[in-house]
Amino acid sequence: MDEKTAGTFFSLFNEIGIINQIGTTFLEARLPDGLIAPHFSVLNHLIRVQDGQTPIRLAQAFQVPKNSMTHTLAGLERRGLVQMRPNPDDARSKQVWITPAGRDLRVRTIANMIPLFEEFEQTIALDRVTELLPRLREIREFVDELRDHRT
Amino acid sequence: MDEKTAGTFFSLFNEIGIINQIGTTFLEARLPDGLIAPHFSVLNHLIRVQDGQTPIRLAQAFQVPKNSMTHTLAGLERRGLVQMRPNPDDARSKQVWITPAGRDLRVRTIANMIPLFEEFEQTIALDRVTELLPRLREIREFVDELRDHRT
DNA sequence: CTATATTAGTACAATATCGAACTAAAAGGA
DNA sequence: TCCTTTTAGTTCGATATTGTACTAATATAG
Repeated sequence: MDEKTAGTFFSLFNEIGIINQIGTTFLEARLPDGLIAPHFSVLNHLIRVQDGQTPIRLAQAFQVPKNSMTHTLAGLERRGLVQMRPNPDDARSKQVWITPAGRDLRVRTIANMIPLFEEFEQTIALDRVTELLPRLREIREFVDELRDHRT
Repeated sequence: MDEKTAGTFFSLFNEIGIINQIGTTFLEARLPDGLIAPHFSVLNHLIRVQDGQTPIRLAQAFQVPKNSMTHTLAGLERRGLVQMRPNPDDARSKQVWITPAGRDLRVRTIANMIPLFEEFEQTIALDRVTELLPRLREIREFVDELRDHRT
């Protein structure tokens, strides 16, 4: 592989890294004190996908080590945004349920993001984002799978 | 703005977040012990753009707080990968120069990434990445600018 | 010129991240 | 069944990240 091709891949990850960095900052500026992006992401995932999931499944979904997820969930539980229950099917395991306060916080945070997205939409047409998404999803699915064999 | 549109923007940042997470893991698996992605990113930036830059410029380039950059640079300097010199134009300031060891580490890390990129290229054609890049760059430039006024 | 404001960088403290080692439960093999 | 291996989750320690507050130097206003 030539240097230019390798450079293209590096650029890809570089652009993604910076967008991620800034997006995270925007989100965290709209979250209550002490809550950070991973907290919100978990709440959002519990609504979008399904709550009652095990911590290990959440860790896999976000591709973080399981002890990092333990920590994030502890923060959410301490604030009453999720409830941890024993998993009736497996005594080693737990289930994570979102609470009404958790749902409420998610809704309010999304509402807080809307003005930003509207500004966004004025410059980057929604169409372009819609087009971009399947491409990104393809890459995400690929690296996701790649990760399972090689790291 | 309707809920679906907001969901599209969330999906965008969500996909980007996961790709970033996995990409970082891949990179860090190929870095020597104790070095992490930000260390490599700085070395790479010093070559790609220009070395002799001030820490504050690097912090702006990566959109991280300046004290985070201080910490990253301290790690690089401790390992002899960069050299910090006083800035002759401004006594408050410094310049960051990459050392031969730093250059060497960067080259070796890129070489270590190549097999992964080759695997990548077999599934996601290079063309698609090349097409994707300007779109991402556009978004990056926009959020970058947005960040300067509103946060 | 002097006083004030801004800027570059660091120090400190709080929290986050994550590898490694551990416990307890479940799964699998003989 | 009994023993071994795997799995879910936590604990611990090391390092990373970042907000706040600081120092020193530079820029700016009057």
